[in-house]
Amino acid sequence: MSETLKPRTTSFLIEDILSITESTGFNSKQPKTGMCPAQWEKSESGPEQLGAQENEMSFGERESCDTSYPNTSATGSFTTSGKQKRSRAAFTHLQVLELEKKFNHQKYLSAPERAHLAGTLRLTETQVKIWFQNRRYKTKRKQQTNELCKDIYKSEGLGLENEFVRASILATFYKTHTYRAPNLCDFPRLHWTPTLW
DNA sequence: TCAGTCAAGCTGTCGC
DNA sequence: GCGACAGCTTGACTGA
Repeated sequence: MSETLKPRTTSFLIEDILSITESTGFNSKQPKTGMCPAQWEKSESGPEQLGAQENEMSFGERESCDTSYPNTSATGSFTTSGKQKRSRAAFTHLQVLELEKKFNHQKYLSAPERAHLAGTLRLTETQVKIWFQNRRYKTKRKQQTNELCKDIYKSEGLGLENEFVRASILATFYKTHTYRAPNLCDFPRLHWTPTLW
């Protein structure tokens, strides 16, 4: 694919780092799904030491403590209607960290690279592919949110605070985020009242 | 209980 | 036709 993402600004890089810490749970108090307590304890010392820790922890050790390592199979239980329940694999912190590292380095993977990464992380190639797809979409959505919110700031700066301008920007925003509005907390000056929505 | 997160599902498009 | 992609959407899961 020839698509290139927009140049990354400093703030965007910082945001990326923040989002990495968010998604990997390093800034949170609780271990996220898929990470066993032993792994969480080991990772608490920080992301920079995680690589070494991963090496220290054998796969056997990991598998024995990590109940979702990884929960790759689509075999789930059945609902009362006889329909198979969709299962959602929860990747481990280490898996996510490695995926994030790779993603920060390159947004697209070739087939051999994907296969290698999948093998390393004990995921299927499809899982790696889907993870990268979702990650790109997430990045793009975040970028769109930032740009639209900047537009609102700009309109305020130019004294264009009339309701019509705000409404049209928000209408665009609403169109691109019909079902959810991520990262709005990044813009505390905006009043996301129900009327705006 | 409810809102947020995220892996996976679905659909349409594109290049080969 | 096939595989990979974008752009959503769904549904399982979680924390507040």
